[in-house]
Amino acid sequence: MRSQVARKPGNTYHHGDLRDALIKAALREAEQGGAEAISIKALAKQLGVSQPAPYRHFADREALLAAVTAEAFRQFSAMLREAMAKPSRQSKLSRLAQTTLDFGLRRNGIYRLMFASRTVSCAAKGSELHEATRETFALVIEALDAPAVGFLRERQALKIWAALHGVVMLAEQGLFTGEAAHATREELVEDFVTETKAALAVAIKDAQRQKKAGA
Amino acid sequence: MRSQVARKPGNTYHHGDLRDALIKAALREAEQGGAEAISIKALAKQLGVSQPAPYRHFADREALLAAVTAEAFRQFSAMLREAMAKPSRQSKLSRLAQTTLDFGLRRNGIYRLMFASRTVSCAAKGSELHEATRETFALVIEALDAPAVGFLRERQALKIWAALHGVVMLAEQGLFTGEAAHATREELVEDFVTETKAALAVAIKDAQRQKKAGA
DNA sequence: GCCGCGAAGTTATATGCTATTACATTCGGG
DNA sequence: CCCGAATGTAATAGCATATAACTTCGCGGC
Repeated sequence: MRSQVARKPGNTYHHGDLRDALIKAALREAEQGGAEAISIKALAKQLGVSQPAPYRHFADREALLAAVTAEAFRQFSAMLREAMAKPSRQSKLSRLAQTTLDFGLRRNGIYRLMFASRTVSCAAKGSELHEATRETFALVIEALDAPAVGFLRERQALKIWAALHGVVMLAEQGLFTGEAAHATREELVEDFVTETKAALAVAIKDAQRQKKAGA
Repeated sequence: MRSQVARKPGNTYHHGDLRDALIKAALREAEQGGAEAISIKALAKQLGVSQPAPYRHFADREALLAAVTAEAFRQFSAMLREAMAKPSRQSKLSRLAQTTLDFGLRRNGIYRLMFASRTVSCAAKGSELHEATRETFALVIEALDAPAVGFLRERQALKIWAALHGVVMLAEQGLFTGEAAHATREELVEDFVTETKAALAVAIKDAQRQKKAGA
C-alpha cells in the first residue's frame, strides 16, 4: 500500500500532466478576459497544486502565455480546417472568413492573445508558437483555392487575412453597433471575400493570357 | 519661512498638474510595451510624488488607462488631420491610410492600447473615450471625400478602416518579414485605398444614374 | 530487489503592484 | 483671516510573480 497522500481522487503526489492541464485551464480563463485574466497563482489553486508548481513547467508567465497562444493557434487551425472540409454551398474562402469572424468574436480574449499581443511578434523563428502561426496562414492560402501565380496568391491571402482581422477588431470595439451599423459584420466579410475572388480570377486570367502570348 | 520640504526644483508640496503629467508619462511608457507597461507606482516615482498620489486623480488603473487611451485617440486624430490638411499629390484617403500604418507601427504599444484592448469596448456611451473614438472614425469618412449616398459611404469607411487595422496587426506580427513578404505593407495599404476609391466611384455613378432615371 | 538520481511538487520567503485608510499641507473664496 | 476642498503623504493590507531550499515519487541500472 502506497502513501496515497494525494488530494486528487485516485492519484498521487504528482499531478501527472500538470503542464497540459495548465494550458487548458489558462485557455478557459483567457476566453473572456484575455492575457491579463491568466494568473499563475489562480491556475495552481484551481488545479489543486501549490502556487509555485507551474514554474516546474514554465520558466515564467511569458513562457506559459506563449504555450497557451500556440495551443490557441492549433485549435483555431483545426476549426478552420473543419469548416473548410465539410461540404457546403459556400466557397472554402467564405467559410474560412466567417469562421474567423465567429472565432474572433466568441472567443475574443483568446483572439486578442493570438493577434494583438506582443507574445507572437516576439516568438523566435523555430519556436512552437511561430510554427503554429505559419500553419494557420498556410490555411488561408489553401482557402483561396487558386494556383500559384507568382506571389499574387500570397498577396491576396495577406489582404483578406488583414481585412478579416480588422473587421473583428472594429466589431469588438463596437463600431458596428452605433449609427454606422447599417452594414453587418457578416456582410462586410462577404464583401471582402467577393473582392478577393474577383481579384484572383482577373490575375489568373491575365497570367494565362501572358503564357499563351509567350507560347 | 515655510517648510519647503518639496523635492521638486522651484516648487511646492503640490505638483500643480499631476493628472496631465500622469497621462503624458503613461503614454511614453505605453509607447513600446502597451498597457502592461503602465504602472501607477512607477509613474508616481518618475514624477516625484508619493505612490498613492495618482489615486487622487484616477479611481483606479482602469480609469487611468481610459484617460490615456482617450488622449492617444486625440493625438492620433490630430496626426490624421494634419496629414489630410497639407497639400499633396496623393489623395486624402491615401495620406490617412499611410499615416495610420505609420502610427500603428511606430507607436505600436499605444496603437494596441487604442484598438486591441478591452478598455475601448467597455467605454460608456457619453464618455471622453467614446467621443474620442467617434471623432477619429469621422475623419475616415471625411477622408473618403465622397458625398453621402445612403449608407454606402459609412460602409466603405468601415471597410478601409478594418483593412488598415488588419495590415498593422499582421505587420506587427511579422507576417511581412517571412517568405510571404513579397508585398510591402505600404503596397497593400495602397491596394486597399485604390479599391475603396473604385468602389465609391462606381456607387456614386450608380446613384446619379438612378436619380436621373427617377427624374 | 534496491538504490539513487532526476522530475515534479511543497513550504517559506522576497519583491513589486494595486488600492485603501488616516493624516498633513496648500490654495482660494467668503 | 480662516475654513473647507483639493491634493499630497505615510502606513498598511492583499494579491501576483518568482526564487530557494527541502520533500516525494517513479524508474532504470546494477
